[in-house]
Amino acid sequence: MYAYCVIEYPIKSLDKAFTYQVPFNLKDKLQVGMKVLVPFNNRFVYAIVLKITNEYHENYELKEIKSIVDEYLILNKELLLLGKEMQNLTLCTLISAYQAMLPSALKIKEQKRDYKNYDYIIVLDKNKNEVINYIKMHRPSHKIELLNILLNKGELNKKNCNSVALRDLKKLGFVKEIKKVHENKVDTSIESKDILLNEEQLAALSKIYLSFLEAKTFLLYGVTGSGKTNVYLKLIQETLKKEKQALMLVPEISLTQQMISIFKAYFKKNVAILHSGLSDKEKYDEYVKILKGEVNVVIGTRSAVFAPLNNIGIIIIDEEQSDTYKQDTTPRYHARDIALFRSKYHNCPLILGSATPSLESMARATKGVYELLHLRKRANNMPLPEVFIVDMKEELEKRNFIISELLDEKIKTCLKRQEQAILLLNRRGYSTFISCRNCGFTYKCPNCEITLTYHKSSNMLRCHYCGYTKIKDDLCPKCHEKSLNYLGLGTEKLETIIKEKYPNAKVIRMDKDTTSKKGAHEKILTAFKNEEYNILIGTQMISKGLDFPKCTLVGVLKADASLNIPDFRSSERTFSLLDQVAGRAGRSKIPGSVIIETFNPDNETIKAVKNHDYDTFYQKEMQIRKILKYPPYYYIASIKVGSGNYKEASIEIDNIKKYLETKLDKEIIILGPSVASNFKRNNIYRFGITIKYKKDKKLKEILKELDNIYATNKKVFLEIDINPLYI
DNA sequence: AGCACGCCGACT
DNA sequence: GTCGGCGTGCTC
Repeated sequence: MYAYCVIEYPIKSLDKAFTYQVPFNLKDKLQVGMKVLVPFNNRFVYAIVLKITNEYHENYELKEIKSIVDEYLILNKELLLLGKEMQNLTLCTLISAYQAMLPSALKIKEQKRDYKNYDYIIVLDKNKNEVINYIKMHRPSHKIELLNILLNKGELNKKNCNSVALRDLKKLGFVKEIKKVHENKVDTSIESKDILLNEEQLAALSKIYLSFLEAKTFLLYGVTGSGKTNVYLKLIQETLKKEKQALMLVPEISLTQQMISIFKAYFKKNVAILHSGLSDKEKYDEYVKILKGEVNVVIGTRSAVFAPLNNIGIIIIDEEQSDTYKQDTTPRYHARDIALFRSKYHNCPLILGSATPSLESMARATKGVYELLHLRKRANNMPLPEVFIVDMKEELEKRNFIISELLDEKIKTCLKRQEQAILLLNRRGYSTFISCRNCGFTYKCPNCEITLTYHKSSNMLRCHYCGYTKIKDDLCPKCHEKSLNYLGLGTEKLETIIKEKYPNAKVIRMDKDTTSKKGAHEKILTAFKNEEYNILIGTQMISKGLDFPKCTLVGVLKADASLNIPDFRSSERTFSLLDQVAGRAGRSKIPGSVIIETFNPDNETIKAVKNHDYDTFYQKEMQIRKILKYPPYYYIASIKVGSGNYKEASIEIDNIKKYLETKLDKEIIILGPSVASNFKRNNIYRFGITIKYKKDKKLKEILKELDNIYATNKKVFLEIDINPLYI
């Protein structure tokens, strides 16, 4: 008996099956998809069994599999097959595809079992009188404080203890540590009421029901607030009734907390949540629950698309246009493609939900590849908020640089009426760059060559790419004059300005800097929802799926910022962002308004947002894509060459261009080479070539060959991205 | 990837 | 003499 295996190293040259002899004692146990330990070039490595067979004809001597690592972990047939699909789709190694499917505690390489799932609870280990005596006899200190808390509360989480005091008290025998399994809190505040659907929602449902046992893709296109969540709930309920399982993807768990709570309330212990915020042990536990078939509903972010469910009845991708569904490191897969594969495998419908579908999906729906389901009305029949466009060129003449007259007025009424406002500024930090008035010096990141952003709270300059940090100087480091000037507006500065301008308002800020700690997202959002604050300032992370009934005003500052990014999708992203954030206003009884401040009031994208007119935006943008030969009319692939050595990289990209020109058909368009958008990042220089094509018959093969040629090159490395989201 | 093997230079 | 630099080749 022989086993074909792929070993743990995700290296092109090792991306093939190695054959091993199955030892006698493993003959009955070994299964395809298992993780095993095998001898490989004088050492032992982990591997996944691809195939077990009795035939083998090569003439060299085989080594034996040493052991099965985890009898529990078995990649099933579907996932094994899916790995091969990913290998073809994204040109990754087979093993890295399998790696991507597993939670880190089960990763093929290096299985570190992180049992962080335990909370360490501190309790008293002496009787109360002794403790009280001790407290009386000693002066106040951390130790005494800790004992006092324990007397009152009985226990305390280790995290919240002063470590020195704790160590001393343990030595003195006053306290002891208890390991306690960390419990996942279940939000019981939400009741699972019967879901009432309106006509539109019912119509959409019945269309899906007609194809409940077919691998059909639906595009559920519903305006913000049209109640897509309720449709999902109902669909999942129906799926469960048919004794099948449901898989639902959301863009980011931390931003969809509200939605998750609802699903937890409805499906209780039948649901597993998978996302990056969990500890390794938590992920492992959720994964095992799914594997054992203990849950029938899985909700999670991108990688949850690999959940080892074996009887899927429906797959839902919420906010399908979200960029988070595409992984930007190898394997560069798109969850939508994986979902499509699984939908076909399980013969079940795939639902893509969005208020602003990606052009690719809408184009497919228009062509009839997907079935379009349109929800036109908000579920509670509230009108969409009115959108006002403010021309900032005119405002500048009135010396209003940041807050326009109209926005100011609206904020004031909003505050007066005790309602809430959201201000979106898609740039974090205090000022986006610092420049010297005297000599023109600006701070640049030594690793990435982009301007550093100033963060006032820490008086630091930071690179938003690589995280490089530097203390700001008092004098210009170049000309030594005291003339450093703060330019550009970031959320941190906006917060200060708003606080000064509206001293009575309670302002909270949410961006990458204020949400770095675990659970910080939730904290900010709940506080805002509970009306502890009047104004929420934030970057794009405040735009998604949140529901604040009291929010009646949304202000967008510097709406052009994202339009000016040199990427063919920047209009699409801007529309999606603005339309979504606009949808935060006036979701319940009070009608809302949206103010968009821009220097380009005539821009088509901005105008489309004003009218909540996705359809017109779609038509116009499609024309542009057609003329410029971009998706969805053409597919694109990007090839990047990276190296620590500028020259090597630039030479090789030219070679690649020549290679492609000789190999590829004439109809295929090769753009570049050009410096990549992340030209210098962490001291790596990158050049790129973009390929536009309609059919990919030979292309993948040629790219594979190219990849193999460079597999052994140690000076430069290649990054090939099929259907990249950014070019 | 990671290890053995191999072929040259400068050190206890 | 030998220790160690890293170029090359191979891994069932």
